[in-house]
Amino acid sequence: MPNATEIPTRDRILYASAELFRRQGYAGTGLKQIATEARAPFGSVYHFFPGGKEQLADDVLRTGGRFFLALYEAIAGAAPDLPTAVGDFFAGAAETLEATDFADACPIATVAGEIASTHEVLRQATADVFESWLGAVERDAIAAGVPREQARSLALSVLAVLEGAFLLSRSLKTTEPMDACAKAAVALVRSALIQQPTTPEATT
Amino acid sequence: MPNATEIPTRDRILYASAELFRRQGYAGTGLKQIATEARAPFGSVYHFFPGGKEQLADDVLRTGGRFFLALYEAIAGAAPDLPTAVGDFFAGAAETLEATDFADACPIATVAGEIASTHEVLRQATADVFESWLGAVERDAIAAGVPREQARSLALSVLAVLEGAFLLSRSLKTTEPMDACAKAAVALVRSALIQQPTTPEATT
DNA sequence: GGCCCGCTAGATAGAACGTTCTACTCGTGA
DNA sequence: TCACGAGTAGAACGTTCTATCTAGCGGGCC
Repeated sequence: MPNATEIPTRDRILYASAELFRRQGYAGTGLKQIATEARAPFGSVYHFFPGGKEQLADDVLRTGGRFFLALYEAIAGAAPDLPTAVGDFFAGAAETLEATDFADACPIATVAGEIASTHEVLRQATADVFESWLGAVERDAIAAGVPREQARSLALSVLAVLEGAFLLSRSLKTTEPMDACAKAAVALVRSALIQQPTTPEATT
Repeated sequence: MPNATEIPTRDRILYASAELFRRQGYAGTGLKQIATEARAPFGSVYHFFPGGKEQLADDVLRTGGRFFLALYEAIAGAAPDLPTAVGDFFAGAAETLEATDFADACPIATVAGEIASTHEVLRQATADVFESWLGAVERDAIAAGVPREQARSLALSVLAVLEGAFLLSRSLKTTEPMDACAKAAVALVRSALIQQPTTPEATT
């Protein structure tokens, strides 16, 4: 435990929770396991998150959502156009999957599927995060010349392809779905741009 | 409990498990809840599934997989071509989502995401089921005139879009993602057919 | 110095978990 | 008539769960 003193306890708990929740789900992860993984005393979990597991999960989902959004915006900002941005993002996802033995995928998907029908508070958190991502892609699509109505639809489709690719890749333990879906997502973006080319370049 | 005597206990357990697993996930569903929901004595669960929760889940996943495959094949068999079949399937999914208050989606997705990194036996079960679905779509795509290499890729993309649409629709509690993804999936199929039109009709 | 408070640390409670076990009912075949 | 096995029924076991509680550490402020 060398760096245990450098990173604040609250952040260690948050980080360990994020990793465990996204790999094992909400119900499959215990607070004791989180405390152990975070090298934090059990009592500290309730000290920093008085609302218990629910508040912790809510924070984890929203924090992970912001992080993933920032990741997308960084990649999109560095890419010359939207199709390239989407392709790069999928490629990065495939790399991460392979590097973590198909454990680290979407930061909220596993929990989202699990609690959608049973836990309204957390469902709302996942919905907010998804909407924030959709908004970013939609904005970039509009900036790239896609009409408003199509932009929303395009964002939904691209995000769905990504989420589906995460699930299939993790289940099949291959990046084959992610690779195939990368091409499909880029194709969807391209066809939306071809249909209404107004400002061919510009991203973010 | 009127029909409790008509349907065999084993089937009632299987059916109740399928419903609960897909809505609440594997870890989030208890065997006691399953027994209660199935109107079966608790001991019967272990009588019919001596392997316990794992064997029960394995059976549920594979049975649900066969059921969903049959559903696809029924829809595909009734449709005049592959794009129509895919569109009809997505439309049916949207209807089911709305009718069940966004609870009933993919029979295995929730569990698949949850156990992919933690439960090798069940991960293999979900992988087998996904492969069976991919095989069916791939076969239909080839029959419709899509080249072999593209057919596999198309099947992966279409399934990913479907799974992603399920997740987003359940989280956002709208069929908007499913509706948008239906169009995207049909577009993907169409573009694969246009690129190599050999036998424009024929499905299944 | 003495006090206070953020934080650490973990014991503890009570419920729920998966699993195992025994006892019982009832229809069938010898 | 009796034995037997399939299935019913649920108690009990040890573990783990979330959550609460008390106690103590240690640095900053009066």
